[in-house]
Amino acid sequence: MHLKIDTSGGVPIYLQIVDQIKRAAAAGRLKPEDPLPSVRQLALDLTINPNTVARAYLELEHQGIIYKRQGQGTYVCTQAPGAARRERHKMVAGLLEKAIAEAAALGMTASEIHSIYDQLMHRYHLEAV
Amino acid sequence: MHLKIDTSGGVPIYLQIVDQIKRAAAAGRLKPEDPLPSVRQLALDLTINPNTVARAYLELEHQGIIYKRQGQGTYVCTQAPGAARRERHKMVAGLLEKAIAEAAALGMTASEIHSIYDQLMHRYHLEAV
Amino acid sequence: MHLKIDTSGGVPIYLQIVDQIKRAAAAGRLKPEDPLPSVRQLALDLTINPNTVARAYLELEHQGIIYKRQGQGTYVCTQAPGAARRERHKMVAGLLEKAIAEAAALGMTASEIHSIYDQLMHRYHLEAV
Amino acid sequence: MHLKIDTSGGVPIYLQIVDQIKRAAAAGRLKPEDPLPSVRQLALDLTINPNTVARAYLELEHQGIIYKRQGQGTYVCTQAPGAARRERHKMVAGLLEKAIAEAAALGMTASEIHSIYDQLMHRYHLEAV
DNA sequence: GTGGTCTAGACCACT
DNA sequence: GTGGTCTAGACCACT
Repeated sequence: MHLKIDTSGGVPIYLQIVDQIKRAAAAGRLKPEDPLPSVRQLALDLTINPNTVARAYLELEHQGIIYKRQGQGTYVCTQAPGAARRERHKMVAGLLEKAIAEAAALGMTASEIHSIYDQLMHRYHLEAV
Repeated sequence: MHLKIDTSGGVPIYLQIVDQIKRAAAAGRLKPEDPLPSVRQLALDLTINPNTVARAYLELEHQGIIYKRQGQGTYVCTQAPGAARRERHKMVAGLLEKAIAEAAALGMTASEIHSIYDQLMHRYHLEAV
Repeated sequence: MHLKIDTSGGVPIYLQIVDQIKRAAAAGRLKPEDPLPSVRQLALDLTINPNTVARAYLELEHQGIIYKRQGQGTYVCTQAPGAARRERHKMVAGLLEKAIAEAAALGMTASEIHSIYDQLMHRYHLEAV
Repeated sequence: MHLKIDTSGGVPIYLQIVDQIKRAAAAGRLKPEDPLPSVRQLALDLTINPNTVARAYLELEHQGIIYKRQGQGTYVCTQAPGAARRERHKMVAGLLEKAIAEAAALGMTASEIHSIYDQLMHRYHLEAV
């Protein structure tokens, strides 16, 4: 579990934590029942206030990603098998739709979009085999 | 010029105005030297606070999209030929990159991404000819 | 809107606020689109910290009871007609079930329970007509 | 003596133990001078921390339900005849009052409450003869 | 050790 | 004016 906080971008710290932990769960780097660092420990690691970590954990609990065992610690929720995969799909589909809807609204042609898409896939080493 | 404001989604109203006017300019629906509605008029139309419209116009001015003529009104900036097109490209490329970077970070394969992409292109009637 | 906070009972202040506002909505004393007092104002009224009020409002927002309009204030959510009534039913049924399940577990007879029930209904002026 | 611990509901483990032992005494499943399992044994059975069992026993001692004999073990207190019955009555009356007070505060009518009550009595097989 | 609640007070974003 | 975020630090409950 390695989190990166960027205080310059205006994105709330607690949301950065939420996003990165959700992503780790979706990517499978965090598995069901894995323990998370304690509120205090993560606060020390990131040199932020424990309240801010607690806020992030509270949000993740509301979203059903993690749960707390009294006096013991915080753990990743057990999820139905395939949940991480579906979550991953949903995240990416949501972002892709934003991009394509925007392109459509701006009147771009399919081939213009394709060319941007191919370039980016190449840059991220995602060429088809 | 028809703007839609959604107060439910948590996106600042002034940003919704900024985005939609930028998009209109990038799409060519707003051309150089076209007049924009007055701050008061747009505030009345959208039933929002004039301060909010003023803030959006200020932001658009900072971004070089519009300019004010003393005592006359607000107009779309003259842009180098092709500027709208480049702007359009930049917007879509930015969004697409977000989606693809996320997919890469989540360890998705090229073919998984392709399948989502194709589905969405189809839904937005952007099939290749 | 008149809230009573009891700091002696060990019940978190923010939860007391949550409960009382939920109850007011279920009882119909708070109707859809009614404005709530501002975070600062309620904090002053109850002489508690604004953060504590904010915490209560956040929880109510998570539960879909209230929503915020940016820069304007906090309002009661529009609910399907009859929602308040159903909510009321659910609250009371939940509490009654706890009582009756406990009585059953303790091996009490129906007539013992009836006698307690009748006495209490009488005390709360809820006699049948 | 068979105790069930639910770590998911947020109810402190030590309170679950206290409640279940009080209930067993009120129901007559635990009689005066019956021995309780040792702290260590119960902790092993429930796979919880011995401190937690100790805390529950301490609480039960404070409430006059159990007592310790030096070096021998823990036992259920001798109670005045009828004490279990009165305790049972008090528990159920307390819970029923919560439910009925809430219903009254929410403006429910006697017949609404009756209908919920009858349904629940039926579900717990407590119909009048 | 773990997390939860609360205060005091600062600074920011939005309308 | 409105709510949102964050720090610093205290005290509490649970295991």
